[in-house]
Order: sequence, then structure tokens, then C-alpha cells
Amino acid sequence: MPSRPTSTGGRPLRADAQRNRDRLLAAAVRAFSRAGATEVTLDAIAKDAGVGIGTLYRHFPTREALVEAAYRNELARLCDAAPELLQTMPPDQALRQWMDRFIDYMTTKRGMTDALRAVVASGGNPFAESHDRLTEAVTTLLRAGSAAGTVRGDVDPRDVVASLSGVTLAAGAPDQRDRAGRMLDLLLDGLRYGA
Amino acid sequence: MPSRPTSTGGRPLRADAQRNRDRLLAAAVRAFSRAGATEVTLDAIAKDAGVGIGTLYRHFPTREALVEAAYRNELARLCDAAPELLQTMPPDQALRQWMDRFIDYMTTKRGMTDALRAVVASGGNPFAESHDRLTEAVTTLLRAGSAAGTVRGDVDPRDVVASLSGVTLAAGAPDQRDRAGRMLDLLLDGLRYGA
DNA sequence: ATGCGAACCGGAGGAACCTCCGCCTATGCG
DNA sequence: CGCATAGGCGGAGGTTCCTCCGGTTCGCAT
Repeated sequence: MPSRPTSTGGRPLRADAQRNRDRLLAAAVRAFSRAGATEVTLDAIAKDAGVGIGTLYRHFPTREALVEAAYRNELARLCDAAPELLQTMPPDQALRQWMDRFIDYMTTKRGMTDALRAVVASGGNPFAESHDRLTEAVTTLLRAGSAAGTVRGDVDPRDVVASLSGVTLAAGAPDQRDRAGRMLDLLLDGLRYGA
Repeated sequence: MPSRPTSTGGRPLRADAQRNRDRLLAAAVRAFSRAGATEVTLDAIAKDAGVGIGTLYRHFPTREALVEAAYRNELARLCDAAPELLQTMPPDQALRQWMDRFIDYMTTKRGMTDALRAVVASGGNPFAESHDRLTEAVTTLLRAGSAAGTVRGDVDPRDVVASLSGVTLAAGAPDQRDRAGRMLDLLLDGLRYGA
């Protein structure tokens, strides 16, 4: 089973298509880490990757899609941290810590919020992967808390993911980090209420 | 004290400027109620108002500014409803009801979310008015709840406003109305926790 | 009425976005 | 190996955004 190189399923990409896709992604990561993801022109990325603008749009129909794909790896690592946190501290603390990291990550990677909106808004196709991972991580944390009796058990993890993204979208600017923190406090209190 | 016609303070606008401003606003309201605020070109609004595009941009530097100004009246009415609600039901119910209305309003007026982001994000100049009114309404509701003992008293109303906008931004699509409702539940539980 | 400076008007124009479609090439088959 | 074709390539061009500045108008003081 030699790894299906394409991302969204379907039949494997043609060799040239795959090459171009990789180049685009590489160029995007380069560009995004140099400047905020919002202030990079897609034309520039396409040129840097050595492909036409049309090719970029075929692979990534929207700017958000490109950003999401560029950061997918790091986002996955963040999700992987959830089980690890649970091994070193009580569930409710782990939940809080993980959420803090999430916010930190989102506010750091400027332009990530663009992608986040898409990830959360669409149960749709292209973002399903990241969306599922996020939901999975939150589910794990919630279950552990519920089992320990420190978090109520009647909450849909997807609502929590949406709330998290709400915090990011509403207070995602780096200079509002403390407000985001207080919003997390509120959310966590809600998750504890009656538990 | 014959009413200062300009919106953001400073000296009153010159007569022609005021006239153009009014025309622009009228054209914007017309356009926004015909189609979603996101899919109207600013050039079209300017033309409809009979002014140059430059004039539009001078009065409303961003699309959000225009949207916010266009809806300011209705938003104010929403805020005015807070005290009235308090006279007909217990504070925590009033709070909930008011939040529901808020979400309804935001999801109805397509394109309003664009403005909302700006309203909340910036303590800055042009949105100060709406931001203050919103905060004021929430403060009223929170205080009443706190006095009645059904809402905790140690919460900054601005954080609640931000959370509300978070709900809108993350679940503002009309087909996610039920999710938004559950997110409100969570928020309200957080506001009750330990109260 | 008249003159003057401050403030406003308007649209030309450059930048970015995104679509659309004719050309080209990788891939599989005879 | 040579051909047919599905599928990918790329960039010209229409659209919208937003800025910038020369010309005009307003409002006040005289």
C-alpha cells in the first residue's frame, strides 16, 4: 500500500500534478512564514512555485484551502499532544492547557484564522481531515474529564471545537491574548457546570 | 443643541459632505437589503448614490465601516430591548432571550458578521458607538442577573460581548442556528457557574 | 459682495483576485 | 513503439478593490 500521495481521496494524482502540488505547498509555507498569510498574494506564490496561477487555483480553490493545507501537519501535531497531556496531569488541567496551546498557535500563525473559519464552517470535503482531528482531540480530553467527574458528560465535542474557534475568531489578535484567556475560563466553567 | 449630524464626533460635516454621506448610507441600506452585504460591489453603491468611489472610501474607509453604519440603527434598537426584557422576565431568562435575538439578528443580516468582527476587534474609533451600546446592554443584563443571584458577578461584560461575537463568527451560518444555540447554552452555564 | 483657505469631490489607474478555455503531456493500451 | 484521450497546464482578461491628487466648492471674515 504505497501511500496515496493526494490529499483528498480519489484516484492518485498524475505525476506532474503531484509535483506541482508539492511545489505550491512548499512555496506557500515559505511565503507564510516570511509574512502573514493574509498579506501574501497568491500570484506571488504561484510564480515562486514556478506554476501558473490557474494551477494554484485548481489545487486550492480558495486561499483558506491553501493555508489549511500548509499548516495541516502542525495542526496534527497539536492534536497529538492531547493524549500526552492527559498522561501528565488531571483531565481538566489538560483540557485547559491544550486549549491554551491551541489559542497560542492560532494567534501566532497569522492567517491561520482564515483557514480555521473554513475548517469549522464546513463539515464539507476539503477540510474534513483537520476538522476530524480537532474533534477527535477534544473528544479525548472531554471523555477523560467526564470520567474523572470534573467535566460534564453531555456536551457535543463539535460544539466545543466551534466555541474554541469562536474564541480565536473573536479575540485572535495577539494583543487580545488575555481576553482570549478569560473567554476560555468562561467556556471551561460552562463545561464544568453541574458536573 | 441642534444635533451634530456627523457620526464619529469632530466638527460637523460640511453641508455637501453630509448630503453625500446620507445618500451613500441610503444607497447602502437599499443594496444590502436587496442582496447580501458581501456580494454588493462598493462601486455600484457609489454609483447608485450618485457620488464618486473616492467619496465613498473617504466616508467609509472599509467595507465593514459601511455595513456597520448602515445597520447601526437596528443594532441600537436591539440594545434598547435589553431593559425591556428585564421588566417582563427574570434576569437570566432575559439574558438568554436577548442573546438569542442577537444571534438571530446577526445570522439574518447577511454580511453583518463582517462588520461585527470589526466592531468587536477594534476598541478603535469608527465602531466605538456600536461597541459601547452592545457592552452597555450586556452590562445591564449581567448586573440584573448578578443582583438576583443567578449570574456570577465577576465577569467583564466586554468578554461576554466578545464571546457572543465568537458564537456568531464561528456558527453564524443560518444552517448552524442550533449549534449556535448550544454554544449559547455553554456560555450561559459558564456565566452561572459558582453564582 | 468678495476673497481666501480649508475641505471635499471624483475618477483614473495600479494591484490583486479569480475564471475560463485552448493547448499540451502523461498514461494506458493495442 | 505509437496513438488516443483524460486530465492537467497556464495565462490573458474581466472584475473588484482601493489610493492618490488635481480641480472644485463651501463657509467664514471682511
